[in-house]
Amino acid sequence: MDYSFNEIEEKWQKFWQESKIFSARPDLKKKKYYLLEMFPYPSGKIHIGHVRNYTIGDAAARFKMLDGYNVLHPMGFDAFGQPAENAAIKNKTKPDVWTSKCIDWMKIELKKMGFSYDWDREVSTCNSDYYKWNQWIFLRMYEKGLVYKKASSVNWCASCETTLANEEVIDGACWRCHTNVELKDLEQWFLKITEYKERLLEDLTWLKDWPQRVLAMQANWIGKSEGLEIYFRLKDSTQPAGSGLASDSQSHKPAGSGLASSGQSQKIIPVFTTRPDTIFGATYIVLSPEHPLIKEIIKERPQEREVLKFIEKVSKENKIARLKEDVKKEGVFTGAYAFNPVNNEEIPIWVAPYVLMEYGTGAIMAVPTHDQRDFLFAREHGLAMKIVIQRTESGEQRTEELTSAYEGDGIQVNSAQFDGLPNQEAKLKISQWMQNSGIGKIQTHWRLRDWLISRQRYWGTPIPIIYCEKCGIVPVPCEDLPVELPKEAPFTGKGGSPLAKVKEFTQARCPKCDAQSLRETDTMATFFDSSWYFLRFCSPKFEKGPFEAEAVKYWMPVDQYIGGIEHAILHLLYSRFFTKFFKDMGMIESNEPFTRLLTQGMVLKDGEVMSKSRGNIVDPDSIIKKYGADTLRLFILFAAPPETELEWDDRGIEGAFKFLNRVWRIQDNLKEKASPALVKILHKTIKKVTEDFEEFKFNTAIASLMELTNAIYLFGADREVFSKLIILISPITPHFSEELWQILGNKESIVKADWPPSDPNLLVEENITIIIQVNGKVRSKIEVSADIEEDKLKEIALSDDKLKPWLQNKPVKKLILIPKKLINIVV
RNA sequence: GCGGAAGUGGCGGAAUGGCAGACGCGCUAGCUUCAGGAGCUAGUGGGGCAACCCCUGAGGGUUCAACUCCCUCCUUCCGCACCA
Repeated sequence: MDYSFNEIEEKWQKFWQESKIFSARPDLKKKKYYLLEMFPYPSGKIHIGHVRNYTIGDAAARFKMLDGYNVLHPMGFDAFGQPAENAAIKNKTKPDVWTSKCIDWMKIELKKMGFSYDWDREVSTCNSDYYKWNQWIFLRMYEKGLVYKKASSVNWCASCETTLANEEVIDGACWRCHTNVELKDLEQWFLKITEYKERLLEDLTWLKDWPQRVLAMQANWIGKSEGLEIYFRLKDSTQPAGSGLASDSQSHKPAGSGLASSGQSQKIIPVFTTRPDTIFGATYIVLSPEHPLIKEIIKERPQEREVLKFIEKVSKENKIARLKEDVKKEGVFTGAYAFNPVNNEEIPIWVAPYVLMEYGTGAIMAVPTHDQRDFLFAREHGLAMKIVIQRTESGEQRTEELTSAYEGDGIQVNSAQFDGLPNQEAKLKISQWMQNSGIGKIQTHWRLRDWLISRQRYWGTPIPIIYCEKCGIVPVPCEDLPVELPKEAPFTGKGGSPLAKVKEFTQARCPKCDAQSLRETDTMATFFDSSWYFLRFCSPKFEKGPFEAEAVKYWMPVDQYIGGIEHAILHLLYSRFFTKFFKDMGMIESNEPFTRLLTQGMVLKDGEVMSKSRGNIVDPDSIIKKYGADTLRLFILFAAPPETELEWDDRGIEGAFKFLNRVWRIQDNLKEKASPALVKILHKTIKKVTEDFEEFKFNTAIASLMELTNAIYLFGADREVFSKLIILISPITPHFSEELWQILGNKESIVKADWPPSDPNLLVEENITIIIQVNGKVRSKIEVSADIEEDKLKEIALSDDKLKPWLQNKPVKKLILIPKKLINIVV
């Protein structure tokens, strides 16, 4: 008979809920442990990915509880967002009704898994007692100058009819619907995340317990590159230089350059480089086709028409086409020349799409000998090359012999007074020298852009701003919060600001002058909501602010955060930004929100990601029905380590179920007293399982629990041994363990049990097996007492009969003895 | 191209310098059962009758000893990307 998981699971779920056993309270006498799993979007059904994420978290949380920690393990719902609007239209209901229904279903499913959440702390971001604080935070940021509105070219998804943050554009397409993103000029709200770029980058080194790849992805995204902006003077064109520096665009004006007053040709082309050490090898300049100076420098030149045609052609190509290999070498000569500021050589100016307007200054100095892209371009168009860095290991090279650019380190040559210096040193010296001479400026470029947060959607937090004809942009005073989202709006699933069509919403009085005014009708990106929910969990019902200082002081930072790798950039970067902002406001002490991060791997079926279109979805609910939640939990933790991908296997589930039944049946055959051999195995298992749990190695912890079970079948367990096994497995299979715990006569929940310590005396072996190798190959094993003397052991080993064929007539050259492990005889 | 992770039986995986393949799935045999897609026990990397030999993506190195450390290369997955 299989154990009756249905009955048992329901019984204990009810008990946990009614006893509020997982309610967390600050307690200064205990060590706190804040364990958090990324909260879900309430789609209505939990999928296998949720199950894996939350099972890993739950096993860890329950282990920490037993191990004596005061554990905070909350759950909530990231409830705003576009799918609710689409679903509401499809099902002819309202987003709030649909969302709360989904939350209800989802909670039922989460409870069926037996997760140890403190449900009293549940938050949903779509409730006004939550999003009120979104608005409050927005206003605080506004006061600090971290929120601004700007007309700019923004990413626009025509299908969703809304704007997107840079982080939401994946391969030039909308992250949600994969429609190609277009650029649109709009007035939008931005958060100045760039204000924090240095700290967001530097503090990554502080996050020692984050996966390397997440740190790398964040660093990559912030994209710091240090270098030099160099000013190239344009050679006088045939026409009189009518336009001076004043006509140049603001951003390209060389700040502090003494050249502006020199009276000759004033036109300056700034370029950005990370390799100032190669400046003497710059043999041409390339402008991006979008560069604003092009039209001026080609005016009335023979090349004018050709260049314009080229630009026209390039502008029609999309970004992806521009990256194609054969397009890479395309380019056209402008007819104009500039002077290399370090040696006054005349170098030609080209236009090519391999230079991007978005990065640096939109112009580069090309050094074909030391940059592979420049090399390919120069070879294609027959442009000059000049070696300025000599490889140290090989002799002198000639430019004609080059088959590729040399991008490594070496010694400066053809570089005037810098000849003979190692290039890394020259890099610094040249930068300094050029900066002092006013022909360069040491600069740092960043990839990170400010965060666009306006969305033209209904189901989100209204941005708390009022537009008054007289006073302009006026923030809503805090006492007027929340700006409630109206219950109804004519949303279509498309954008076009549904709120703009709700008169009762748009009409407002100016807080300053009381004049009839209009409300902002954009809502906030939902990533705003999830950037601080971990703080709200510390005091979810606090009414005087987004969170209570004392509660946050006790619980923060999150000791262990668990979630999917897909949030490696967006959510984690934004949360780090918010945390730093709150710290600067003096509201919290932590500088970083998440001390440890675990990114769990995906669940695959037949080697592929589960998806509706592939039709390979495993529905957690049907597994629970067939085997129970404990079996599902056990399988998911056993099948693979948490960080790696997990291959779903129906037979594996069966195996997990079989194991639980095997443990269940132990109760029928308990002995009066277990053998010392079994007790020893138990204590070894305790040690191993404890260590494994601490490192989230659940798969090997389970393996050693299976070994213990196998040993029990061999030797027969007593109540003591069986009880300990039940506690050890309880973080993984909580219902099952509660039931057996009760059957064993315990009155209190197993949640309140103590994690068993392993007795060091029982871990000591009296007899140990020593491996004997000859020339590194295992030839024999001997069993000896653990405290045997080394000489005696050597003697026994050398006289071992099994070794005779290997030792015959050969002198022993060397003998390696590793205490308690092995002997290696070298002959 | 840059950055990150990985490559071990038929499969999921274990071992972080010291017995390669723990544990499980699958498979094989036996026992048990009226019967079983249940349970129990044993076996199960490859070659060889055997003694033995071979085996952790490939090749080299360090070491008494290498899945593990170092070098070169290959492959796969993920992120970024003509980022100057």
